[in-house]
Amino acid sequence: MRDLLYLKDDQIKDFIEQIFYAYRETYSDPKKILKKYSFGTAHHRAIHLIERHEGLTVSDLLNKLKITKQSLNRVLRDLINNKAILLKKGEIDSRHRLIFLNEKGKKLSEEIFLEQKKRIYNAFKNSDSDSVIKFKNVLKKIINE
Amino acid sequence: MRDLLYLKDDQIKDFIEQIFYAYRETYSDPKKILKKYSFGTAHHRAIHLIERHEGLTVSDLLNKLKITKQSLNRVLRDLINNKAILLKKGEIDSRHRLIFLNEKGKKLSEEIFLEQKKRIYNAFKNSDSDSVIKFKNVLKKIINE
DNA sequence: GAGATATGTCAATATAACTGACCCAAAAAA
DNA sequence: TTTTTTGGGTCAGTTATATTGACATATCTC
Repeated sequence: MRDLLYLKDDQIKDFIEQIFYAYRETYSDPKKILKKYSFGTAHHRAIHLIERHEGLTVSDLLNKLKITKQSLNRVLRDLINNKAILLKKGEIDSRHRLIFLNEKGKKLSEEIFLEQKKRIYNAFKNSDSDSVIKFKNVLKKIINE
Repeated sequence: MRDLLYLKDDQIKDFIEQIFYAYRETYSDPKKILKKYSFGTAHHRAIHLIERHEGLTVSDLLNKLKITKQSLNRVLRDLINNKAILLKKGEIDSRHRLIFLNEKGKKLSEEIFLEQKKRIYNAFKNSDSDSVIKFKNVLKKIINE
């Protein structure tokens, strides 16, 4: 086990480097679209998570993004002012603010995704299904859940 | 082919999200160590690439990092002032500046790596070798080379 | 010698994050 | 019911990392 090639330091360093490239490229693709709306990658990440978890609370979003509430607030303010999202008071706990995309936000989210999708789709299309499944499993283990 | 689960939009969105988490976590781990040296993630990325490609030129590094030379210059200046790296004139082309880690830089690089390694090592240790190999192949296709 | 290339630098600006100090309203606990 | 905790918002200042644009210098290539 100990002398498996991919457990050697140099190999692990390559992986660390490639994770950086994969992230950078994946999140660079939709930057032109974001600029059209005067948004940046911070807005992109928020939009993405809101789309994936409609109605999540501000603190849900904070926990996923792992930034300060002051940082998040700037982003949410921009998105609200641009009418991309809206907040609703929680019914059970009215301190909560539940976050939703509105029409404009959904359209933006879709535009962003179409741009980002290409890279992943092409990679998967050229891989067999076993590879993709195993890619996912390892990725999960790296994230640790 | 077209209705493979992992080619569905929702699945691809999950992957996009997980690539973000994988990057963020992997590059968060060594932040305490970097702070000790008054460095940030920008310095970390430069150090990493210099260690992997000793003697690379400034423009080699620019091409890998894909930032402007003005941005890189700040980082390199910090690293030089802190005696983590040194530049040597190229012998063939004396316009080139070849970048090397010195003792302090090597020590820092090693410290950073030991911290970052844990996450990847644990993920791989708990995966079979076929999974890791396939993880690498898909990652390569995402990066596109 | 002319032009291209590699590098460095000055200055201003943008983006996204941070810390720290508060505030309010609503829920939960005492 | 009073007190404490929680969820959220905000003001102000700062830091980290990137950008654009202009220009300077040395060296290589033609």
